[in-house]
Amino acid sequence: MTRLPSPPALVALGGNAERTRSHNRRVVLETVRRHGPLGRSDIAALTQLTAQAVSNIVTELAAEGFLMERGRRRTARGQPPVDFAVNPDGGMTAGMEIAADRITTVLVDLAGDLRAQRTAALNDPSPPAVQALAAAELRDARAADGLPGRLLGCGVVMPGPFGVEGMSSVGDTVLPGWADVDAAAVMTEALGCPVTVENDATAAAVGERLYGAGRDCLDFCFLYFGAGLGLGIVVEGRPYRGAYGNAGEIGHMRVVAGGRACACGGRGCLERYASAHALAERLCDAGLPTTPDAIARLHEQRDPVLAGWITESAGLLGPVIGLLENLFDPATIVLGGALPDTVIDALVEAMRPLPLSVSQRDGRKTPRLQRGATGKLTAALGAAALPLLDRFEPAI
Amino acid sequence: MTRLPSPPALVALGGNAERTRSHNRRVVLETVRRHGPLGRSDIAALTQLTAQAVSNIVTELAAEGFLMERGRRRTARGQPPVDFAVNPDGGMTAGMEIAADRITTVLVDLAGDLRAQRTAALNDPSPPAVQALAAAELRDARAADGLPGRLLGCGVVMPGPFGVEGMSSVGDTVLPGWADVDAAAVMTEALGCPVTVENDATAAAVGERLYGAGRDCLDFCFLYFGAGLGLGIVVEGRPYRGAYGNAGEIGHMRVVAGGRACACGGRGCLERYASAHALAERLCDAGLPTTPDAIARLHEQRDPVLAGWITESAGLLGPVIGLLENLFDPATIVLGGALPDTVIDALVEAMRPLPLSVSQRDGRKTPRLQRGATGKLTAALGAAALPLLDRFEPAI
DNA sequence: GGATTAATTCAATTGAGTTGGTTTAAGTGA
DNA sequence: TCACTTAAACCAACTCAATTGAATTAATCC
Repeated sequence: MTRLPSPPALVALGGNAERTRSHNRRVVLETVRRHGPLGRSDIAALTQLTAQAVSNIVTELAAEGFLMERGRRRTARGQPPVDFAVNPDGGMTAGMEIAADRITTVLVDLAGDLRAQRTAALNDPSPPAVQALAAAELRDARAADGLPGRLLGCGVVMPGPFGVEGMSSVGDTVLPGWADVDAAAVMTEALGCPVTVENDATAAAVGERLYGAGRDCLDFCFLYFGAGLGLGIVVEGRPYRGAYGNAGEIGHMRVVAGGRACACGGRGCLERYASAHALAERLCDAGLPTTPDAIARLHEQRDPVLAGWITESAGLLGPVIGLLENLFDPATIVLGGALPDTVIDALVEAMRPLPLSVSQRDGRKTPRLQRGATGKLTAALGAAALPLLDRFEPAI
Repeated sequence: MTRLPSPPALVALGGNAERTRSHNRRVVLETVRRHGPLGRSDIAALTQLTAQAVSNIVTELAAEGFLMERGRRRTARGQPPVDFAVNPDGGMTAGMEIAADRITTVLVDLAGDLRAQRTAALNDPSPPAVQALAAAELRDARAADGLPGRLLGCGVVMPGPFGVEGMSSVGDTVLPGWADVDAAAVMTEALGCPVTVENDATAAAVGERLYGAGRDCLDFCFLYFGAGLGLGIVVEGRPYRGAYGNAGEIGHMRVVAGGRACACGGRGCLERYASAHALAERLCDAGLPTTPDAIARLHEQRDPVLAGWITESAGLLGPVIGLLENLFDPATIVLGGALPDTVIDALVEAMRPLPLSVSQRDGRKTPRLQRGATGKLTAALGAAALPLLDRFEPAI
């Protein structure tokens, strides 16, 4: 993640009036984003700010284009409130998924709606070539008509791990030429706007936190089926990256004694069985196609190879879910990634009954396991959510 | 933990001048606590507050007895700074470990030093009896001469899980009569000061965060050998409890296929092998004594039963350490609890070489695994650290 | 149409940090 | 010894942003 070049202060910094205002702006914006159209005094009640303070901040945010008036609501008595909502056209964020062979770009507005989408083949994954192609893709995506002009930031998802020098770790899948590069700096230079670099699972989790199942959860996990298997962790509403940015490395957990050999040097690693890549391998061996659309069709046709993979993966993943629940006690666990929605649903179904864990409680509102809302653009959309989180989310 | 009766606001609250001051007071206090004696302008540099703001806050904190002047430091040129340090006698916190058969009470001053310690047998673990005994123990402990008068709060460690109704979960070890009780409220009523209730592992982690190996780590784990095996998790400097307060339930991870039966209904659970209780069981079967002191002696004598347990436990725990590192990417993992220091050290040693994980990096400063600093009073001392964290730690 | 109710704004106040200048307590060096 | 330098700390005026209490506005109720 190229974060923490010097470990951050071990103690918080002091505050002042300006920081208070900045914090309160975020609080107001986030409150409106989450609760939909609200009047000024609704906001005041929710944030525990005074009506006057909210009034000032709302005026400011509306003038800057982040909030928009939505007219008066009809109420029983008294002056009806003027509702405000986030102005979708108040700005955009970009999300990019940089894979070994292609770059996927999305533009998302402040309402979280997809406004543009592109994919380009990447022939040369070296940093200069990626810089050039990414810049061109972003420029071309922004050239479409009717898009908000303001670009608030760009999130980039790419194979990690990054940053930590001398990382001789498990599952090093970094792109050629990017091993000792400050990816965020390289991409910021290329794109000309603030860039946040993240791994696919964490980005997906952030996307889910802003727009999906995680909207109402402060603590949850996202199990991401990509080339490998990744775990995105949200703690107190914010992504958890660990002391060195490598948290959530779940793919190399040993689940089969003496199982298949893995690139990490071990055997029986989880992601050698339960990952998009493992499925593709299996389909390939059986002479079947491996594109997402083809997999979706295979699932419709109840293909036995695919069904077998689902059953096997579910059998391996079930205990892992229980383990995650016991360790993190998440409000929910979201499944998603580079697999068709129907296959994710089948996996969720095949994992029942889930093992006993602290998550097994009477009267749960949220399901222990659910599919993510954002579909196959999950990673890119999650990437687009990163700058928004940076900009809107106040510290709790 | 009897927290979150209503899930807290999903968005932060607004700030104002008073909250800013409260935050800055914490920042100053915590900075001095961590860095030892500091002059006002040192504090200003570290906190990024102005010297004037620091001066005002320091004056206030000194008047309240939290900080004390330590005289002028000798410097090269210019007016030498007046150093301030945390005033040990500025207040105390109490820590209580309530077990099925006894209550251990400690009093700790603001410097983290143990000032009083008591243990009393508990014949009746029902809430009223515990209330009466705990109140008497706290009163008697405070009666000693020369103790600071001010009691800032009390942390209580007791067998969980609490709070969540209908919890039909793994390893329910709650005391008889406490199943559907708001433990924090009961103990607050009994002790007449703010009470934080926590499980042993999390309390130990907080103690380590304030005074031990976790002082310089924002993210780390504490593996606690108690009756069972607990995991305390510190994230961004604060204890992580999960969405429902049950995070860190590591003891029932299956590590031996078809292994020993466990109270949770499963087989081969980790804590049936690697826990103080499992060791006691094993020693008992061999006709050996099971008190901590006796275990320490057995270890000195290189007793083969104990040595066998250490080897076996280390074999089971090693992969678990690797798993935790891959999931949490902690700065370090601390081992501690109800075992003699020498045995913890032997366990750490027996786990080498640790498995490959993201924590295996060149140039580590902190060890991947280390013994906790607080010895066999770990749980009670950790409990005493809880109110201090509540009071001193600013949000990052 | 006046009374009631609730949202919002206006104007004055307050709390807290910042700014710029001043004082204080040392060491330096002629 | 005494003016000079340096850095810490303080003083007083200022500014920012939230709060407070009163006034205004826009609806419904009767």
